[in-house]
Amino acid sequence: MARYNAKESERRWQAEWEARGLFKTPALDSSRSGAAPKCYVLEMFPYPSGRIHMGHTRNYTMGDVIARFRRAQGYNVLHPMGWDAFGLPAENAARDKGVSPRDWTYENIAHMRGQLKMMGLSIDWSREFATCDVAYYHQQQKLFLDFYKAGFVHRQEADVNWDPVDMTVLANEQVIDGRGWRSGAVVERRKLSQWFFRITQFAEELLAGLDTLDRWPEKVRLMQKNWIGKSEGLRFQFTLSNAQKLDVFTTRPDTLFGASFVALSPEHPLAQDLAKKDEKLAAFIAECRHVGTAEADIEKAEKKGYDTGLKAIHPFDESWTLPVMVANFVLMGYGTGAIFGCPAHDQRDLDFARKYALPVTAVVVPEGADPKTFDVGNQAYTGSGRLANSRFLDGMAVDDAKAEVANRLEAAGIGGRTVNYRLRDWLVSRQRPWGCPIPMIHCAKCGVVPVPAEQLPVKLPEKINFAVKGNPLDADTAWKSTTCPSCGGAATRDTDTLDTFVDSSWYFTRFTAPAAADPVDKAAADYWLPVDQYIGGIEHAILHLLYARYITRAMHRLGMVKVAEPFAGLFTQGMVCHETYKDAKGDWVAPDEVVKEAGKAIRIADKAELTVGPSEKMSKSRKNVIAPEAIIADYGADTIRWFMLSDTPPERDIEWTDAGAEGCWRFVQRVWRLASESEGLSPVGAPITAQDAASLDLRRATHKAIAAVTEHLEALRFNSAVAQLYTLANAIAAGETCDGAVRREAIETMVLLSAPMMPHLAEECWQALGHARLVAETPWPKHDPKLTQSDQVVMAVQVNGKRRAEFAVAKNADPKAVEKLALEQEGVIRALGGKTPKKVIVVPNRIVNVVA
RNA sequence: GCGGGCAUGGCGGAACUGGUAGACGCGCUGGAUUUAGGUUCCAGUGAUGCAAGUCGUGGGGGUUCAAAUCCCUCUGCCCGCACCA
Repeated sequence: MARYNAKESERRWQAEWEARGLFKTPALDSSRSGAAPKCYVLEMFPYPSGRIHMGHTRNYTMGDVIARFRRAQGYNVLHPMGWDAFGLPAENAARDKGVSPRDWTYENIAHMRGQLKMMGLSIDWSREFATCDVAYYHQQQKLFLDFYKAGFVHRQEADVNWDPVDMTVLANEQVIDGRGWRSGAVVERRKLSQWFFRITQFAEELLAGLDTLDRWPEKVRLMQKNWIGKSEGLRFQFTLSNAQKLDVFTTRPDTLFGASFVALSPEHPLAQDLAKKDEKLAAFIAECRHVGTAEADIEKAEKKGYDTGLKAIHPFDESWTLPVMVANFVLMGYGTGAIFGCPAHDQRDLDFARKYALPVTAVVVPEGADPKTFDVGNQAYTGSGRLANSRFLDGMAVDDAKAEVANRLEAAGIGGRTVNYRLRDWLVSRQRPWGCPIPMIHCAKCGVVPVPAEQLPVKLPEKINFAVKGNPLDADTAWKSTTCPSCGGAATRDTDTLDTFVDSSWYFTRFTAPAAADPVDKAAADYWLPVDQYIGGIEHAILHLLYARYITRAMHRLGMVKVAEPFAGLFTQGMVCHETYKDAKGDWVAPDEVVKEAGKAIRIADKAELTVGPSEKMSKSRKNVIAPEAIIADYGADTIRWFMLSDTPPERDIEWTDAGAEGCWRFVQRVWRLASESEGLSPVGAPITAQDAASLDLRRATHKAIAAVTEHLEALRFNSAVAQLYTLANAIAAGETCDGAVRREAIETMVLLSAPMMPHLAEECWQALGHARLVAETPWPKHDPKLTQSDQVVMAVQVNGKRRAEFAVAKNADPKAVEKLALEQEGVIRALGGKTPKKVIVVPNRIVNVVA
């Protein structure tokens, strides 16, 4: 029997699917759409770096399995693909190689599209677009202006995060451990006038919305919740000794009588103001700035302060004053940038107070402790208890004291309850030339004026000159010179482009009508959204997924889309890893230069033995990368797809091994053998009449596989679905002598069930089995409940919790009869050793436990 | 520091709402087939023991007729946030 020729077969079936247009998205008005439920399956679209890697392979295989599975189940499926095509790598390539970023990007897209097509993905390629297509960013500019008109966008001079390597500003979310998310460079602070999306306007909604996302990983919801960082507290005013007012924010108003100082952030306007007349303070502030930006090791940073000499008057006692300090640990970006310090109940305040010898008064003592002797030492007490040393609050519980203080300060007109968020507005200006131009014009007379709709799109220049300092768009005077739409005078374009995360925050909505004349075709968006299953890496838990939720909510508020949440189901897949090799010199060695012999890694070139390191995420720096195209060339796409789904649960990291890949390839051949060596099979559609035990066993295995694989795929347990298919293949091999119609049913079922995972092989087998219609056009099989539940069960018998025997009995047999049978089992009698059972527990159809 | 997760054979992992631990795959051992190897097929594969059996899901304790699963506690690893008042 001939080997299955994956290469030849895969090419042929891909052409056949395309010729028949099988993966075209059903039209909204087609007769199908009325009856069938919709299913929008989406994998995070790739950046066109040039070639696909194993991570893409895993991601797109999972998505394709779901899409094909749902399609077979009769859903209307939308499964599109596009390119997140703006961004810095294109600029770097342009600078290094002298090509245009546009050409570089589109060439990469062409190459990667070819690679993705070789994987046999069931994608509707007619909907493909790249975010750098003028047609796409034109719509994005319209969307930006819609947001501007609605007041969702504002321009503000602010301290911003400046990435000195990428030469652009970054949003807060894009600063990880004080470094740029892409470049890894230590971020500097700069004061610039920039565009912001008012994401904080939606902070509460974005937080509350998390509770509705029941098909999202708990972990991602928690990360977003923490990022939004809601805290409820009180904002109130101190009057200072110079009669100025100072706003502070606290979540612990109950501890107000434990206050021993007031502290300002070094960046607080009052501190800045005071520094003008106080050189020492100015020097202190400069020092704080240094520490903050130079190194991110905040944990080691010592609490430092500077006494301004000002006093703050206690709101409940005019005769009580607190020193006003400038302290390096107070953040300007949170609350009001000023706090009152209560050392006994806040660790930072305590460290600070001990250093500067400020009073420490415990005002909350644990239940049962004596307020006179309770001492916090060097460990701030943050637990619950009763108020003490707090005048009218004494004896109250913490929550009551909080309310009492809030009520009194509100009544006095110097404070109010507020909610604070950690979330900051989203800075979207980028000083980069390869992005979506911000459609705004700056006029000396009229100020900032939006580009009128009829003048859109603001296209990027044909040629971008990288041989300039700073942003090439800013240096391109011809491009940036324009006339003011308002007064007709000379004006300049905004030369910043939008953060590329804006591009990826609404592409899934655009996929529902990629050619629409407006950003959104409401009918299409309302039919297809939300995305039913979104799949991608966990690294986007905050950045992309939070921005996309925000943009969708903003569009929802403007009536552009019905849904508020874009992704009903989210799945975060694990990474693809490989073991690492180092030679005697400590240099990394790539897997294709290595052979494994008797558990040892040997370099092919010089037979040198290598050190085998732990399995780590495939990366160029560790050289432990396996190229998908090499595997596809050797074994075919179905083998690599099967590997990506086998063994390891999809959310965990998977390790690529050659042995595992060979195992997958052997299974491909095995399925082909089982399906193509069809001697003795009944013809297509022959009725099943056999009633012999072996045939019934095989039929049961077949229908159990249908039920199990369906259930596992619904739950995205691809590895378990794979295991079930192995089990079915084993049952088919064991049932070689069974009735021909029964064997046909089993083999055809195996082919249909494996089709979402190995679609080319399935088509080839299906044809060999004598079918004219394609698998891709064949409905998902249904199991016969009569065959998945047998009328006999094997029950185990335990004596004192230890298994001693098992016996077969009719399903749902009378418990009394089961008990009698159980006690008659030889193993049970031996274990009892003549003792009389005290108690017998019968769990129907499962187990009997005899207690002796 | 705070928050979250994980721990099962040589390896990846399975085990529904507590009910026969180790499905399935990889690897390994033995055998058969083949002109040679890969291939294919059969048998075996948690530990220990001749056997009956005993032990066994990171360690310790608990609840229960029954615990990988529930509770307490300790250890180790991974992830997120990190001076957020």
